[in-house]
Amino acid sequence: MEASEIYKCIADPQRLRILNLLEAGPLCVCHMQEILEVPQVKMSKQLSSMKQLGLLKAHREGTWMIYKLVDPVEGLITANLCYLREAACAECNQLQRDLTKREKLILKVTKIENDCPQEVCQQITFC
Amino acid sequence: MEASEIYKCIADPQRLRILNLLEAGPLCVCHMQEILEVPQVKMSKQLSSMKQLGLLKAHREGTWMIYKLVDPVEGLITANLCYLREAACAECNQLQRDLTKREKLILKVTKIENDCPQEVCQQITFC
DNA sequence: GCGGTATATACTATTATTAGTATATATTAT
DNA sequence: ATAATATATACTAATAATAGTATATACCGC
Repeated sequence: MEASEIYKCIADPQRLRILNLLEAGPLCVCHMQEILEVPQVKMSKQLSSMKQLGLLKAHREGTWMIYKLVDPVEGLITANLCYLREAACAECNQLQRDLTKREKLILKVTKIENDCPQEVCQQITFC
Repeated sequence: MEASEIYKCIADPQRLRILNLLEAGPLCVCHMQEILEVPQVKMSKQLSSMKQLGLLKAHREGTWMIYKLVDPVEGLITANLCYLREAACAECNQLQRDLTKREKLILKVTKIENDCPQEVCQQITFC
């Protein structure tokens, strides 16, 4: 995979937020949608383009589709996310807020509603 | 400056090559042009967009315009370049070749032709 | 098989990015 | 003042990326 394709992906704030979430652990589409507050079509299209690019992989669990980062690219992605989570810009702050929102949501769907894919509810840990 | 703007800049292979060169030291437009083998218009337009974005600054020395990286962004840029120079992809290899070409060119214009901006010929060092 | 939920795709309209050609400006040397 | 070199800009054409609406598919429980 070429570097520029990875950067083109990161260069979209929405996609960066998706990578940020997935770097903390796998998630299903509807939960990412809820965290990012974005229409379903947009989410689905972005995920499928990132998958086609080779950044993500997905598998089904019931009606849920669970996405996760592909191992080989995690190095570059992780390095940048670590940098950005510490940095000071509007987008960077958003990344932190998204992680907090993620944890709350997983706790809710796991403990309270008991309605969560196995793989997701086992991974509440922060980075 | 927002992170996505920096990544949008890096996401273009040509612009990444420019950043790679400038991370090793300041250069004038015509020398970058010679190293990257790219038409003058394209080089000039890319440089001016990067300058407007706040990634580069420029000053004049005679007819030469000398570009350099702006300090505050060097952290993120440098971290990524270090990663990419070690990585294995067509673009990454190109970055290494560009640095070699840069050194040869500076040696030539400094020692042989004696036709080089002060600031450029003082900085032959590699990263 | 039917209704509901979750997700994906096709198609179209809109907007942004890039490339190319021509022309302009700035500086220096004559 | 003129020519030469280095660089920038205006304008246009071509291409790519994004967003939106509608529709399709997959799975589950009944």
